[in-house]
Amino acid sequence: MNLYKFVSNSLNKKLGFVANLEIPKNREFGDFSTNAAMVMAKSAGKNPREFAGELLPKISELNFVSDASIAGPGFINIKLKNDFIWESVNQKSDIKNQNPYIIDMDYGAYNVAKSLHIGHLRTSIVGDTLNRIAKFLGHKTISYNHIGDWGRPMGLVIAYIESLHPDWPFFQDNFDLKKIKPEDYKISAAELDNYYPAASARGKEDEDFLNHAREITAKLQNGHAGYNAIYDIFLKVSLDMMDSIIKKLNMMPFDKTLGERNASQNLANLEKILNDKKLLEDSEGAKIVNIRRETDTEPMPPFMFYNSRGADTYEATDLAAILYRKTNDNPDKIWYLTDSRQQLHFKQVFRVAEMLDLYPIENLEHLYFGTINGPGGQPFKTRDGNVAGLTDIIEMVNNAVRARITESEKNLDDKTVEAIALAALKFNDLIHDVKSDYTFDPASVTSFEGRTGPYILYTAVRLNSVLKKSDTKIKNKSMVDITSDERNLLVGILDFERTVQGAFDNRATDILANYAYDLCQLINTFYHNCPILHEDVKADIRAQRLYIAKIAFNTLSSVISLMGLNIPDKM
RNA sequence: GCGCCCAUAGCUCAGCUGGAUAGAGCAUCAGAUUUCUAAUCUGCAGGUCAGAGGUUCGAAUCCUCUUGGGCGCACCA
Repeated sequence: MNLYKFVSNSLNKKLGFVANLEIPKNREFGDFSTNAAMVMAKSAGKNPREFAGELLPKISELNFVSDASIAGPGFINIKLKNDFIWESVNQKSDIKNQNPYIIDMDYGAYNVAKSLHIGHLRTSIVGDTLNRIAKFLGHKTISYNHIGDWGRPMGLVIAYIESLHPDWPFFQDNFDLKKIKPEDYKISAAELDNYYPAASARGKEDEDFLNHAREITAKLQNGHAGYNAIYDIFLKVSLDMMDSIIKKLNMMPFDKTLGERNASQNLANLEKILNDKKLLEDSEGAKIVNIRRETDTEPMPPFMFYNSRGADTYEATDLAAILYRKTNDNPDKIWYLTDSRQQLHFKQVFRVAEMLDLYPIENLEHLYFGTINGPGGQPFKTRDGNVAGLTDIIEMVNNAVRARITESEKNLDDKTVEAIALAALKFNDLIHDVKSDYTFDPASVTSFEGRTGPYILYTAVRLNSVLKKSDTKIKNKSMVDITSDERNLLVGILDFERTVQGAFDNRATDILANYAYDLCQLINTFYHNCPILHEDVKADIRAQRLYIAKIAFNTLSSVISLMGLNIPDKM
């Protein structure tokens, strides 16, 4: 059950007004506290401590309160009965939302023909965890990998392939898809990986090449058979690479992988809607929507639908995607996870979506996050100076885990190594405030001590090991005698549902990750101070502790699973 | 120029309800294993919450200004 919610509701009902309920930072003050007396003293014309004295008897009457007292300037501290805590642990969950939302979640946004780099880490990991949290609370989510698959990079890559294989049929005037076997023209993932950087570099120094790429982009978008055929070949290679990363990161598969290419099919339709509403204007050869408002104090450039060369824009395809989602999913909300540099872009798109009565702006949320920097404060780079690739980073952490295992003379299989490494990588991302930039420090990500993913997994593994060794059937018996370590752990467990709800409400995975760490600290203290299977532990105490260990493990497992991690058998 | 974000311990970060003595981890130092996994636990030390003013019974948190940093401001996605 959600202990906070229960206590808060009971307290409000008893007092007849909504009292602010807090969990004191210093736990010696009690399980909960309220500053209601201080908040209300002024309007009541009373001294806070005196007013608190009037509220105190009512609070003490609540049947789950063992002690309530006035402290400091007028806080009322509340301590719960041990029996109540013990029984609460068995109360059924009320976490499923009775009025669930349909939420379209747009994260990932991988690019065709460009390998994933560190910039894709947050959108993937945070997006996946928010998706899991939303589902856990009973909401219906539809995840979209809105892939970058239709712009100039495609033209550049095709132009580059043409320069390598000018004799391939895709580039001949008489190209006929029926006369070739696409499987004869192989492009490996490793080759494709090099094409875009090479093409991009060449485009910068070779104007003719760039113009040719632009021409190819336009022709590709207009249905040129040869370009579309070669595109389909490397699109497949790219989609396979994306799938492999999604599996490596233990993400849920995307419900839909539809990008700009798909959205662009809606553009003619969208253009008609914009024209019907008389929103589209010509400006310097481009077609735009003026979204500026009188009240704007910030720069608000127009929303560009077609650029002056007639090409589809980023804004146009994102707006078309909203139309697509409205038509196909009719979600209550659409969430976008991208980095903070795209705030203005989404503000523009959302304004036009509102002008078209697709969605009010409050139902379109841009959950932006900061950039990941290297230890120098600069964007994180590999040794060769390139933006670090995601596979390289995963490999780096894998190697560090292997080194650690060798050092401690353990023997763990590859699957376990990968699970531990993934925990290190993902937990490090989840625990940072989503909106802030953060420093990706390889030394600390691969240290595995303290507040890290491996610590979380280790706690679960060790606890589970005790549960597995126990040959008695674990049941909830009556409470015998409870130590403060056991009590603290139970109270921590009872904060789980509030935490998940809070993480959802704030769209903040760090709330969940910090809870995971706090819970593990409580578990480890309990584990250390409260022996379970030792011979000198009395049977009834053992039964009680086994039960606590079991529900602690269950709760921790839920948290670990929400973070998209797996618990190894041993480590 | 206009706008958004940020500044907390040596380092990396919490403090997302304005509350009580500002908390963790790492690093340093001192301890704990005949004991269910030491990737653990316990303890010491470490602070002008960038600076100044204001609101409040109470400010790291809200407001104003200053300083320093990051990012964005139509044809790249």
